[in-house]
Amino acid sequence: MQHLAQFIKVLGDANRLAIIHAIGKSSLSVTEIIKATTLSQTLVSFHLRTLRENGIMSTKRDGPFIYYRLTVPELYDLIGELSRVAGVENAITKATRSLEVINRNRV
Amino acid sequence: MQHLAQFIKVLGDANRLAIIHAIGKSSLSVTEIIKATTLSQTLVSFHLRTLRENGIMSTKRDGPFIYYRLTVPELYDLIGELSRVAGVENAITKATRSLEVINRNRV
DNA sequence: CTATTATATAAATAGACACTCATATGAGTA
DNA sequence: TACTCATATGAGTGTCTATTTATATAATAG
Repeated sequence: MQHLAQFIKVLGDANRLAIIHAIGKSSLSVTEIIKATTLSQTLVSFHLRTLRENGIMSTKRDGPFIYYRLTVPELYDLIGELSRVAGVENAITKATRSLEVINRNRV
Repeated sequence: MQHLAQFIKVLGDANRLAIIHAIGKSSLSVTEIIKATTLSQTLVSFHLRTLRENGIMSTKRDGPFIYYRLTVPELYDLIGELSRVAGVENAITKATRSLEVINRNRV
């Protein structure tokens, strides 16, 4: 459980998700990632390390460039599905909150 | 992206995963969750609030008991798939580390 | 060998988060 | 109403994590 939690925790960061989204199922060099995300070089490098050390991303050097890609590309689809679920749950949450307000006012 | 990150972040905690795992696709009262996870009442309640407020869990009161369930039960399967991917990536990570050690020793 | 481009790392800091302890609320029952 | 069981909340604390600034390493071109 601990390992899965750690794995998911790494995915649960907006900037790391942005990086993953930029790369998709293909691969990008660090410079390309920086451009695509408009994050600072240091910050991108920092997050890439986290992704790498947790096995989420793999690297391949080509001359001066280092290309990053998802170790398991299907993870990209999984995140898409999570996004769907998150959207649904969000909608439900909001609707529920509205209902609670209504019920509260009902007294 | 921010919302998705928040949603995933909530999932990325060992105790919350334990709670989700205990409940599965059905539903449990808080007391049952406490027994199943062996976590303290306060801690379970604390995490349930987080899960609830992020729309991951929904509740239904039945007399003195409050039953918790996944708002979108398929999320349980998604976590299972994440677990699979995490396992694969972990295996690859370990293998890669071994290779790095070998290469380092090669000098 | 030097300069330049590409990428990584270290240290410092601020904010977030998990956890515990104490207490409160809510439902049912005698 | 008083009591008990079920669940939630608030405050305090220590730990983790994201971010920035400064600097280092690696590869290539000239």
